[in-house]
Order: sequence, then C-alpha cells, then structure tokens
Amino acid sequence: MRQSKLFIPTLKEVPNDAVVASHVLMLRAGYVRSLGAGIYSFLPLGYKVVKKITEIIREEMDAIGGQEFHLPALNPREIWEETNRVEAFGDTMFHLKNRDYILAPTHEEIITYHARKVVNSYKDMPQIWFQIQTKFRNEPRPRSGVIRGRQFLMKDSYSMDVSEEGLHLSYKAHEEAYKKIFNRCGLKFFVVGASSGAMGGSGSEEFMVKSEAGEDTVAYCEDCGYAANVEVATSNASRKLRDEVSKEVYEIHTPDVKSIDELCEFLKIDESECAKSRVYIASGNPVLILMMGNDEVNETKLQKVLGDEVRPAHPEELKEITGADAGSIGPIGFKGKIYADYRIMNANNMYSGANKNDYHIGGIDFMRDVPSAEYADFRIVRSGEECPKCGAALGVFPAIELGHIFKLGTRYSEAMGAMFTDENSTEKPIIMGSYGIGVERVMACAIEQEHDENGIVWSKSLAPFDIHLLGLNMKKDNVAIASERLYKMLTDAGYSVLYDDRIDAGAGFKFKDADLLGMPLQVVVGEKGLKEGKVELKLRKTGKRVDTQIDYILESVKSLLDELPV
RNA sequence: CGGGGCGUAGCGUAGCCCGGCUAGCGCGCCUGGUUUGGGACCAGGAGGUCGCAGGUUCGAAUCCUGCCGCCCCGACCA
Repeated sequence: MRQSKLFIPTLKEVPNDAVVASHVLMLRAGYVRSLGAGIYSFLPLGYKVVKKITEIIREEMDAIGGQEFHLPALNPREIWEETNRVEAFGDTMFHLKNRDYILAPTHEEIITYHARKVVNSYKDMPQIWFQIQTKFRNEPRPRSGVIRGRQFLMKDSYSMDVSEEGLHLSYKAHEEAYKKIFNRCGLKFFVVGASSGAMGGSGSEEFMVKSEAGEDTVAYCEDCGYAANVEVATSNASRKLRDEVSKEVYEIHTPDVKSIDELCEFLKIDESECAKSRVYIASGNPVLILMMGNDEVNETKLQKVLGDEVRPAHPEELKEITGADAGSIGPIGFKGKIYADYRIMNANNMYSGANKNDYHIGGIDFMRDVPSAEYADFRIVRSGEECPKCGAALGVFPAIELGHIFKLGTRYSEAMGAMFTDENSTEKPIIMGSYGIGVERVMACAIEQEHDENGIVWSKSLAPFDIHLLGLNMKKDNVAIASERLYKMLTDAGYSVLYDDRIDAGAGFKFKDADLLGMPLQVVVGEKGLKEGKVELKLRKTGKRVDTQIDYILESVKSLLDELPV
C-alpha cells in the first residue's frame, strides 16, 4: 500500500493522556484513537493488527475443533436473571435505558441458552463453540489504554462435555491451543494457576505476560516455570532459628522508634530478630499478626486462615485494643487471638512492641511467652527469594492477564436447565468450560514486550505489513523509479509492503515514522546507494543493516526475515 | 466510590498564585521558494466558545460556586 494514500496519523509528541508504553505508541503510531474513557477506535493500521491476531486465534481454535459463532451483544436481561448474574455483575453490567436489554459482558448465558435447545444427547458432545466479539463492561476505572476498556474484543470459547474426563480433554486442548496462539504472536508468557473463585468450577489457569502496565502481581521462576499470583505464592524464605538460651523478657525505652528499621538501628539488631505486629479485625474481633522483620502481611492468605471477613484495624482502634499506637504493639499482654508467620515459629530472644508507646520488649520466647500463638504462612513473597519448587531466585513483578481458562462444571447448565440424556437414559447437566483471550491485550502486550525509544517493534506475525519500503527522495527520478520497481518486485513476491512514496516528507521524517510504526524489515532506497545499484535493508528489531543489489533483493529480504523467530 | 492532577488552536504547552489579554510559543496545517540518509530552511498566512454554566468585578483564561470530561493512585476486576 502507498503511504501517501493511507490514513496513518502519526504523532511526534506524547499525547497528554497516555502513560504506559503500549498506549503511547499505539496513539503516536496512528493505530488507535480514543473516543472516551476505555473506548477506542481502531484506525486502519491498528485494525490490521487486530485482524492478524484474530486470524491466528481462529486458526488455532479451528485446529481443536472449535466452531465459530456470531452472538448478539444485545441481550434480554431475563436470560441473565436465570443465573443470577445481573445481580452478580451489578454496576459492571451495562443496562439499556429504553428497553429491558443489557450489553453482554461475556456469553456463558447465551451459549447455554442455545445449548439447552439443541444439545440433548451424549451423542451431541463434545462441542467447542467460540466467538471473537466485542464485550461491554462498565469498568469503574478504565486504564492503561486498551488494556482495560469498557468495550473490548474478546475471544471466548465454551466447551460442552458429558463427563469430567471429557471436560479435562477440552480444557487441555484449549491450554495447548493458547500456548500455540501466544507463541505465534511472539509473546513471552507464562501460565499461572488461579483459584476459580466466584466463576465456580474446579480449575482455572491464567496466561500472563510480564509488564509494568500489569494489574496483577505474580511470582515467577525462570528456571522451573513455577508461577503464582502473589496472593497465593510461596517461597523458601529462611526461618528464624531458636537460640540455645532464652533470655528473660525485659522492657526497653525506645523513644520515637516506630518502624522495624528504626528499632534495628536503635538496638543494633537484625530485622530477623524483630516481630512486627499488625492488628486486624476479623468478624469484629481483634487479632494480632506477627511477622518477621519487614515482611508484609498477605491479606488473601490471612483471610484463608481466619476464614472471616478481615480488615486492618483503624488507628483509633489500635489504641483502644492495645493501649499503644502502631509501632509499639506486641504480643506480650495482647488480649485476643495471636497468629504468627511460620518464619518466626517458636523463635526466642525476639523483640517486639510493649503495647505502651515508646517502649519495646526484648527476650520474647514465643514458646514460653506466647504459647497460644497459631502459626501459618502469612507473608507476601518477595523478589529474589527461593522458588518453592526448585530453589532458584523468584521474580516478583506485575503482569497482564491475556487469557484465562476455566473448568466451569455444571454451574450454568444446572441454573439454566441445559441437560442431556446419557447412555443410560439418565438426564444430566452439560459439563462446561469457558476460555477467554483479550484480543487488544495481545496487541498491547506485544508492544509492551517489544519496543524501544523510537517506537514499536512488531513480530512478523502481528505486523500490519511485512516490509516498510522507504523511497527517500521521491523527487529524484532514479529514486522514484527504483522504489516503484522494488515495490512491484516485493509485492509480486507475496510480501505485504507499506511503501513510503510521500513526495514532501524528508528522509529523517520517513526514518522516524518507519521506526515508530514498527514493521519488521525496512527497505531504504536513497540516492547514495543507488549510485552503486544498492538499497539498504534494516531489521527493526536488531538494527542490523545490509546493503543489497536491487537484483538480489528477494534473497536478501528472505534471509533477513528468516533471522526473526516469529 | 475515596485521594491526587489536569482541561488554553489538530498535538505539546506558557500565562492562572498576584484580574488589565488585542491570549504567547514550538510542532503540525495553507501559499511560494530552497531542500532531501535520522522528525529541514526562508518568506508570507490561516486557525482559539481559554471544558460548560452561573457568580464577583469597570474589566475574568486568571477569583468564587456548581457541573462535565480526561489521566494517575487506591477500592473493584465475574
């Protein structure tokens, strides 16, 4: 395509509203424009990328026997009442004002609705139905450009099976398909086991990509592939060993000492000798949580152990409950249930607050002085700690959730009466799975993962064009003629070529645009090279440049593109 | 929904505290010319409800009130 005729509104400066790299670059390179918070228009170049992604998804879904549907975004509300999800979604669901319709945030109900009419026998299964369509969610806070929007493209598929074993096969098929999809998109991803939560069902995994723009925090081991949401992640953090001799408990005047670091500094001790106190309210009752040193309490783990609604105590409550303010609280004299992290289990000669402002207590022996304490893993894993599986160093970082696969079970089929008859003439609910991929997120992640200060670096598989052909000075006949010839040669050879044939743009301008737009290979036609009958090829990703005789262009292009993995 | 920031030409911004504006600058745009290997140069030109509404004032981009929108942090995220 000739760039002079394309709508690619590039921006030299960073738009005021964009912060994360993918958002900035999509706007600057003219791939998308925003229409409102969390609502984006895809411009021609951006839509080309979307189509590349959806085509990869489609191929891999077809390969596992998926059948594509086109489902309504406009849904009668009553269908969603059948599973009680109108209430479950609450304000996140868009409701129409002038008719009792909702805008579909996902499609379990619609799929189940159709399934109950037509899937009646065990002979009808397994089925995999999928769609690649716009979904609507009234997100309270859209953010990070296309990564969290109110309207977004999603590939959703739904499996229907007669047994748990069948569901497992469908689930595994999707897991493998997803790996292929993300690999083909050139993404470096990892799979995190997730608790299935409110979706119901027996298993689920998330496909994640590391990114500063991520909304989840995960712990990941490069060596063995261990990956877990930080809410549930564990590590082999060292435990505090017991000293041979336990000192007596003694009070220490510690004026203005609030934090663990200040306490260590004041007493010249290590933070592993300190028990940090955190007071939580669980179902109205105060509980004390003791952590080693600066370890942070993981509220998800805490909630799991306590089993109740848990919240941190307010500052006023602290004083009332313990007689001291935060920074001077400890287990000795605490009236209420006491929990402690495994790391300081049965430790002795520990320091903690005295429940009296400006005082701490030393020589605490948990076995002797806090015998009622219960121990569990309450800590938030930190980067660099040992992987619980292989002992290598864990990385803890933010990540974007690209895809999620669920074993739904019978939650929707039971609620909506989607039943089938098995070999024994017994009526049973269909066993379902649901599997989603955020299409725009794939695009954003690809950019997050592969870009530099000059712009986007597309993989071959997602790039809107294979080659960016730059005719530097199109007013010179020799440049124009050679460029036109190359354009034809490359196009005829089957490459998709973005041809910068603009007459008025300067050379620097074209280079900057090309780097910003991010096609994998640039072919530069300039007067200098033409004197020797040569043009320059440049790989966007590595910056590698090669001069080639025009007659050998196809060989050179092929060998350079072959250097790229995807 | 809580906290913070912002809203001035297509984009990026100055001016706002301390009212005097006929609103300045860079990029982009238009015309003519010179340029063409990393966002060129010269000359001329067009383009603004200063987010909206109300108020204070002789006078409001500037002060006050309300609203709207956008971004960030948090809460939320089936």
